[in-house]
Amino acid sequence: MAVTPYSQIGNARPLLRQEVIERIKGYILDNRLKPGDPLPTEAELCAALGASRSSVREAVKTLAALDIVEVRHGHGTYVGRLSLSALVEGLTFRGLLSPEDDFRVLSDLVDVRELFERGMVDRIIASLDPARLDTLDLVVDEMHTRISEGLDIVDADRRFHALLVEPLANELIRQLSSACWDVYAIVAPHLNVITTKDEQDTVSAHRAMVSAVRGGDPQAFEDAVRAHYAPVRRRIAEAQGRVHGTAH
Amino acid sequence: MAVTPYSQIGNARPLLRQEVIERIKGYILDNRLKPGDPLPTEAELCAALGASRSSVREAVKTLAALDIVEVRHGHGTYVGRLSLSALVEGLTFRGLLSPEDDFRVLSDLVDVRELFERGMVDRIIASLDPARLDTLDLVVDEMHTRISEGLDIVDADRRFHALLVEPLANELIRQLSSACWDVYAIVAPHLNVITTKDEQDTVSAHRAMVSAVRGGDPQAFEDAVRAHYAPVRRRIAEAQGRVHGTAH
DNA sequence: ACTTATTTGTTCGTATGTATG
DNA sequence: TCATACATACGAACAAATAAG
Repeated sequence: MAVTPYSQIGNARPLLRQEVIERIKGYILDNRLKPGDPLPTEAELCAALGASRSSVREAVKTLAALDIVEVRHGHGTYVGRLSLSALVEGLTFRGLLSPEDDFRVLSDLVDVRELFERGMVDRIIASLDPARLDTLDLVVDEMHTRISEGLDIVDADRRFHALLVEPLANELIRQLSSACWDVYAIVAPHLNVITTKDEQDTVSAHRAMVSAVRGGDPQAFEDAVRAHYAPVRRRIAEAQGRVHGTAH
Repeated sequence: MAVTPYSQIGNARPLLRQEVIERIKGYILDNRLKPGDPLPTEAELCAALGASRSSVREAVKTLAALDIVEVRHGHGTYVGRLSLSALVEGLTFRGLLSPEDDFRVLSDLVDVRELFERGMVDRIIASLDPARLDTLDLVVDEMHTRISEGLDIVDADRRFHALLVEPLANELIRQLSSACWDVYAIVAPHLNVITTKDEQDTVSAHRAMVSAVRGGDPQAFEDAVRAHYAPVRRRIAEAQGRVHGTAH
């Protein structure tokens, strides 16, 4: 009796799959691999870890969901980009599910986006060189042109804010800010939040932000940021009002 | 010829597993399920989605990594808590791997934590009622007591900052702040960053923050927050210096 | 264009561990 | 103790994508 259940693996066996996950992570850490570096094939991992292909595959799928690992069909498995894609997926799903009030999630996202820009005023002003400021001007000009042509400015808007936090030398803030943008762009349309209105106001607000940075005026920048996000919040409130007005 | 490859599934076939993932998410959304609600068993999902057990299991593992789904061995599959656990796992791994300078990740985390508190000054002051302020005092007293007993204040410190952002009515900021704390607490010790030093200064800074909120003084609060995080950054710099000093 | 080899994707059957009653 | 329902794990076989000859 006391038949050893599965295979090797010492004594503690709190889910073989979890064990495999940890050992793959350990492999990457021990060998100091970088994103894009190749990992052993499934067959090699099975042999090395003494686990079946199913267990290895399930472990790899978990790591792929976290972007710690990236799998290419018919090609191989590689170290992932370590992006925040999992955060985007998770928050997006939360926004689409939203148990009670569907709009809390959206305004939370806007809070964070505004916070990153308002809270980093000093560093933004200090780090934005003339070349970047000129690029920001070009993006705002592009917005103006597109509006007069009846086109949307979603992409330009996105690039503007990315350029703003990019020179902060804080990768985490850059990616979190970008993630909030992604989630908002996916969730808002599903909740019928108009994202293409008051666009002239949006352009003006952007111009005010650039000129505040040029003038090195933190207070003016903060005011411009607030002025930029105020209409966004109003649109969320309007969509919320429509829902409460029409449906129960 | 033109043999239909797998089974049902119409024309586009971008990985059956991905299809299963989307349909499970759709099932949760369509039925407006809440965290904790039971999902169909693996066998039922196989039948309903026309996929094998392996495909369903791999899809479920991906969703479990995002906390969209939660699996209990021998019990069943349920809707997950939609927490930011994936963010914590991903950032922690990034911090442990850190290709170039290992300490950038830590200072990025501190930036975000400070940002949340500094940037929300007005709302923190507006939302902290007397009862919560008293609780904050108690936590600071606990820190003081523990230090004189030679104990660490990690847990109390964590609770203090959680209490600070809790009444903000912004679930996202609350969870992001908490996630940054989690990641820092895991990664810092691995990089030999001392987390238990200057503890008297830390207590003083906390007391200053509470009293600034009590006095309704935004500027004093901001100053206190900066004073609180300055020594944290210094410890990171010291650890970095030790590495550059001893090893190459 | 056609093979061949490698690697991941998918399926199925079987057996085991876990929780509930 | 037993039975049931469920997730976990294994292994072999075949399908599909990719790269190289």
